Amino acid sequence: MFSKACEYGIKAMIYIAQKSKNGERLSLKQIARETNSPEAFTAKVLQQLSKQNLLESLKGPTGGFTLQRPADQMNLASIVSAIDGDSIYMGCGLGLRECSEIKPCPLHHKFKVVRDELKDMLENTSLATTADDLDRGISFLRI
Amino acid sequence: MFSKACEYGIKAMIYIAQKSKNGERLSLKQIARETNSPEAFTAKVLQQLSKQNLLESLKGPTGGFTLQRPADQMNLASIVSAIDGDSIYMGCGLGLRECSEIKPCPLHHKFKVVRDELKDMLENTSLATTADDLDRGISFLRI
DNA sequence: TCTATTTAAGACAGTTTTGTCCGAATTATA
DNA sequence: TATAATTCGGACAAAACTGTCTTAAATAGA
Repeated sequence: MFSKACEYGIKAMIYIAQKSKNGERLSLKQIARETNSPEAFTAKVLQQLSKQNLLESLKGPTGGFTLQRPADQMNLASIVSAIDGDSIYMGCGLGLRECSEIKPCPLHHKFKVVRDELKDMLENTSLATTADDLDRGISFLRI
Repeated sequence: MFSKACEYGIKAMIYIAQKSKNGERLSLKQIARETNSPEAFTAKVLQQLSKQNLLESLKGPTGGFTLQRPADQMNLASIVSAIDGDSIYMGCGLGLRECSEIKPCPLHHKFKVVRDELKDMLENTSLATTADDLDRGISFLRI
């Protein structure tokens, strides 16, 4: 469904949202360790998220990453589209270039329903709620 | 969402369902051409579908492929799982190995809703209905 | 100013996916 | 039986994705 890069990115953002509620900076090392993600590869993903203005980064000692906006104003959809693009929201299920409402592929209408529900889910899930679930111990990032 | 192999496989199966209503055999060449898919790669996919008993193949002149069961008894889900496996139905959205109902990742419950809807859609869409839509000119395989 | 710590950037390597090619096996037909 | 058409199987190649390494740049603190 999502690329590995996207999985690491989502996990990192959720972790940062949980641990940096007051804007503290978290280091790559800590983020990668606590989300069970490969450090060097995660670094690339975090760079990407910084360039897309989802994260703010600072070099040097006490440097690290923090969310660029409050967690309740960031949703999962913006992370996914920053890393995987929006083909998951827009693309044809059969990979047809010109599939559309008026000239649909055989899956189009039924596929659109599922895709829209995925989109809604990602748009309506904020980092604040996922952080809250982690705090309450009803969900887990490292299993 | 689906791999390229799976996209080609679905398109091929839908095309065969439409064109081989009485068990006629269709050649790889024709299938690949009419679904806009690379011929050699599609050949691999059709081999896979034949081994999984979704297609019946015959070599030689007048040889080709035909559905192994009537189109109204074949759904999209069986094609997807034959090619991409069922990680799309079962796997964790964040790639966590041990994500489960009792120890869920932060996306688990919401993700499951979407995934189940996708599964239902694929299970309840038969090749007969897709072929019918093509016949009626309300959907298209080559765009 | 010097040092240690951290992210940034680019090159590189490994793996998987996608795609091609060719010879072998099978089969209908002349 | 010979030929042509077709799928099968394996090897191979190209591209995309995943992952690592190394050096540079920035920054806090001694």
